[in-house]
Amino acid sequence: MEIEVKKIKEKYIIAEECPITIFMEQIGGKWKPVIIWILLSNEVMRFNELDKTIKGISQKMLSQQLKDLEQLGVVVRKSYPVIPPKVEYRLTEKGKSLAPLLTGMKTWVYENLI
Amino acid sequence: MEIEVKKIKEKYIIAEECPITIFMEQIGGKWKPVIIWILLSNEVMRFNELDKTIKGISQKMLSQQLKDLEQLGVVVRKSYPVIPPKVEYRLTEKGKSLAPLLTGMKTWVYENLI
DNA sequence: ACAAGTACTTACTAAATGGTAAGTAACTGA
DNA sequence: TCAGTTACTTACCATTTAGTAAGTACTTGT
Repeated sequence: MEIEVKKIKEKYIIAEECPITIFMEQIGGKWKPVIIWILLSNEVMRFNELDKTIKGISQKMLSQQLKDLEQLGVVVRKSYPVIPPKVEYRLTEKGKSLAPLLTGMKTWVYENLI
Repeated sequence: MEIEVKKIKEKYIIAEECPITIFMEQIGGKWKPVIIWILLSNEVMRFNELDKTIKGISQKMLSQQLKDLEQLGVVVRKSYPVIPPKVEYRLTEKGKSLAPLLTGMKTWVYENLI
């Protein structure tokens, strides 16, 4: 990833430094916001529950996105050494702090698109 | 686009009806939020100004995204019949109403990622 | 006559993203 | 013995998204 020179006089915005771009890179995309949205209304959820709740997501995508969110510090994963496996997911404080943003999106959609 | 059956008891969320998904489909992606973000701080901008301001975007992407945003009712385009061409872009009220969301994203990034 | 300027479009290519289906591990209950 | 359960991973393929480069239109200034 190349770092580019900032040219303030010409009002250049360096994509890598633009907070909106960073936000979108981290929690944008097709599935991450939905996963967070669901975990906001369900304190704890198991893998299969998330899978069933989020219509259309595949197991591959779900585990990949959960891994990303865990790394980001938005979600915590707790696995129990039992058979069959049991793994719980919940939001961290960082994750919960996204609530106003997501409800803001919902409100905006209801007021402007539907 | 197929419409799926809603299963409330099983807590299914139909992606097409999830407001967060709708939001992301409409104003998510790599460029749209940045374009809006810049138009929030610059009332009126010409095509070339946007192109120079948003580092890394190509003219193709810029005109495509502006077209999408115009269709969405977030941006208005005003073109003057002069040569060389002059076209101005600005946010509509709908577009301006995204301000709190975008500043929220910025704040979240500063507080949680940087 | 010709380059410059502006706001694009087109054609082609590359990369990122997402989907499908199958496989895996280990134990339980029938 | 054998299907069922859960939380995944892997391999492969399709689709979407984005990037590059060139072209276009029309007029002004040199």
